[in-house]
Order: sequence, then C-alpha cells, then structure tokens
Amino acid sequence: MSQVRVRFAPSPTGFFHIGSARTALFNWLYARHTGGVFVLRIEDTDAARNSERFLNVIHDSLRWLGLGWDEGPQVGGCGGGEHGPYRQSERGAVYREYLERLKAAGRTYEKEGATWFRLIGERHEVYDEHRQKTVTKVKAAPVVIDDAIRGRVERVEDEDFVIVRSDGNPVFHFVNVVDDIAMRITHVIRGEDHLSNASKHVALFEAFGVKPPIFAHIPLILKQNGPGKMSKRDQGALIEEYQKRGYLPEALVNFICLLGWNPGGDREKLSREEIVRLFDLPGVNQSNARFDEKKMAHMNMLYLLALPAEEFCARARAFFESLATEGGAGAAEAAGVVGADAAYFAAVMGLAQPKVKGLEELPAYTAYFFREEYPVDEKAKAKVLGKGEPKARLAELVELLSSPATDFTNDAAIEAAIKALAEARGLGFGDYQAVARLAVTGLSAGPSLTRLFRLLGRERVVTRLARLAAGLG
RNA sequence: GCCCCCAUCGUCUAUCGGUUAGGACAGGAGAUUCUCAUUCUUCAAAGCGGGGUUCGAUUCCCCGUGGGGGCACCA
Repeated sequence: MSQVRVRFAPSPTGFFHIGSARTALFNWLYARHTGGVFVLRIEDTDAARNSERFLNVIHDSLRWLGLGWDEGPQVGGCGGGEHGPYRQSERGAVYREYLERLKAAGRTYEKEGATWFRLIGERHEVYDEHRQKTVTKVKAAPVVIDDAIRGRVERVEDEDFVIVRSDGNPVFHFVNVVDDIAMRITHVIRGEDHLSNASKHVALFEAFGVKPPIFAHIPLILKQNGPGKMSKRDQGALIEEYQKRGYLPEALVNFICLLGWNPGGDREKLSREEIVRLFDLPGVNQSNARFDEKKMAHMNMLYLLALPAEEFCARARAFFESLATEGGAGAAEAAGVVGADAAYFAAVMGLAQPKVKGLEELPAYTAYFFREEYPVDEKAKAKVLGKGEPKARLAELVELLSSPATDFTNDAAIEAAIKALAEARGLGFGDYQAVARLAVTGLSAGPSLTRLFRLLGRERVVTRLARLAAGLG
C-alpha cells in the first residue's frame, strides 16, 4: 500500500466539462497506478455560486466515467473516509482552527473586515497602473515550486492576500491548503491555470510549517476553434452531453487521457488496465492540447466496433431507453423501439453495429425497422428515381419477392433471386439495389439490402416496394 | 502593463545530440463490398525566427516571436 493521496477538488458552480474530467482522470490514474487513495473534495465555499444540482452532476459524471473515489462524499458506494467532511461548506471548524494557528504565528491581520495573510518582507506602496489602484508590495523571497511536470518553477509572491472574507467565509487559497494538509494530500495534480497560484499555496504551507505536497501542473485543453482554453460554453465541452449522446465512457476516457499524455510508442487504443499500468507523471506533456471532436468520435467508433454483440445491444437499448425517458424529440419513437420484440431488436442492432459511428446515429439508422412511418430522404429519392426505370424495377421486385417460390428465410437465397432476376433482364444487382433500398428504408445507405429484407420479412418488404411503385403511378 | 508556463504535419503526438523526423485523427487517390460504413493500399503534410554550445542540433543555452495561463473579499 503506497502512501500516495491525491484529490480532485471541483466546485459545483456549473456543468462538468472535459478539462475537469481530465484533471479528475489524471488524479484517479495516479492513485490507481501507485496503489494510493483518490479523494473527492467539494470546494463549495462560494455559497452564492454553488448549487446542489451541479454537485449531482459532478457525482454522476465521475461515476459514469468510472472514476470512483475512495474518500469523499458518500454516493452510491463511493466515498466515506476518516478525513471528512469532504464538502468545504461543512468544514468551518477546521478552518477556524487553522486560522487560529496562523493568527498565533502573527501571519494575519484584519483590514476592511477581512482577514489577510501576511507575507514576510519589507513593504512599500506602489500604484498599479493595470488595476488602477495603490497596492502594498512585499519584498518577499522567491517561492520555489518543484513541479513533477514543469520542473523547478520560481515565482515571487509579492502581495498579501485575503484568506477570510468580510462575510466570514474563507477563501479558496486558504481552504485549499488547509484541506490538503488536513487530508494528508501528497500530490496535487491540477490544471496549469493554478501554477501562478501555487506560490500563494506554498507560502501558506510554509506559514503552517508544513512541507508542501508534490505539485504536478498539467497542461490545459484548448477549445478546438478560436483562442483560449476550453470552457463550459464551448462546443463539445460538457461530459453530460456525451453521456446523452450515447458515447461510451471508456472511449471518452481513452481519448482524454491522450490529451497531454501518451504511453510511449504508437499505441492509442488502450484498455483501462493498460492506462493505469502505464500512466505516470513524468509522461505528462508540458504543452496545451487542442480538443478534437473528430478524433474522439473515431475513438468512440473503435470501441463500438470492438464491443461483443450482446454488449452493443445492451448499450443500444440503454440509449433508446434514455431517449424515451428524456422526453425530447423522438421520445415516442424511442419508446416504440424499446417496446419491440427483444430478439428482433437484437437482430436489428446486429446489422447496425458495424455501420454506425455512434449510438446517436441509431434512431435514424434503424427507424424503418420499427415503424411504417419513417422519414424519407428527399434528396436520395430525387436522385434514385431520376435515372433508369424505377417503376419497372419495383414492379419486377414485387412480383419476384411476393412469389412463394422465392425463399425469404435466408440472405443468400434473397440475393440469388434478385441476381437471377437482374441477369435475366441484362441488368446488375445494383440496378435494383438503390431503388429497393429507397422504397423499403427511405434512405440511400444502410445495412446489406438482403439482410435487412430478411429481417423485415416478406410482407413488409413487398408492401413498401408496391407502395412506392404505386406512387410513381 | 506585470508575473509564470509552453513551442514537431491543420489537430493529438513519437524522438530523451547522429532517424529517409514515425504513428493517429482529419483531407486526397485507389482497392474491396449490393449502397453506406468498416477494412486495406497509397498521396500530401511539420521541427517558429535569430544567435550560440558541439564534429554534429528538432533535441542543450540565450534573445526574439507566437500561443496559453495568472494578476478578485471566484474557484
């Protein structure tokens, strides 16, 4: 059992996004890699901006991603631990105690109702052009941050700062350090946006007479278009979004672990176990990575393709169920799909699995299997009906397929029958394929025609073929 | 403005002084398949600039430039 204790410390002030997910993941990976402890701590000291709803989003997202926490709020089998409570809003007593220690050491003072942390060094007043106000600068000794990823970073912290607001609530820098001490955190793995704050934190650790933990500031994820880091408002930023769209969490984890880290070599698709085994802090990059939705979609497809059929079927069912429950557009249709015969559903999903890039394509891709009122792609329709003799081809197919002489029980027989028909007319399978597909599915692309014919059954196929033929009347 | 971090194909990245600078996504072309997707083959695509150090720099150092972050009684 290693002594490593890491923490993920989000604040419930908004939706959980991909950057937070990766920070959580790296912490989780490091804990698992070292056999250490992964702590979830909720930094909700800003009462005005926190909400219970966003707290649930954090819990749900972490669990969906498979990043269970060893210590933290107790939710569905995760959490507990002897360093609680794990919500900062419930740790007032701890902060008061630590504040007293700082006061006793003469490292605080009151100003305008707030409590400030006093740096050590000579003071002088300076007018700050940028902030347009007079500030007191302190000639403090440089703070050294020995970062596991960045190496040695030196920074001068030259202004006292508030640690307890005038309303009595402690500030982030203070509670963050106090909790890292109280919870015996050994490694602080967090975004590079905190690198500049680290000097404040180190100063605080030193004031408490505690050796700072090992810092590891990981690069940021940049938005895929335009300048700046990824934020909650950006396209593709929200974990909840991927969850709703039926992304596989293991694919998402695989993708985001590759943003700013690599296992060495050319491999990209890695199992969770391999990632845990290979992950380490020195392997983390120093430069920011731009988010790429296309590559992530590709990773998701690879995972979908690799799923055992039953597993794919189960995920697909869960996806349709969530669509039906969500109640948005298509909920009624999804409910219909969920209510379909299980064996039939499984057979349809068997056709779809090798074809779709994501579960979210399933409703449109399989609509015609589950109801007679399915959408028709008008562009495809115009194109297919615009050439050859569609009406004649449809009529021939209706005659062929409605005949009891045509075996409708296996794909090969159906294919052979249509090929024979084509040959007799001096045509190819392709001359029937497009128009038949349009008639039966409303689309120009989809699973193998003969396989979907067999699944649909003779009656529905013939009816749909005849219906389109009649429409051409 | 001040402080900190970073810098290889469009994007994610490999390389830890000597390579035809490799892989993946995206893009182009082709093959296969009843369409589509997959798969396979293939093409195009990179060391920011300038100084050093060195027999030799993508790699080490410095300066620019560019990108990112921070500078709250937010976290």
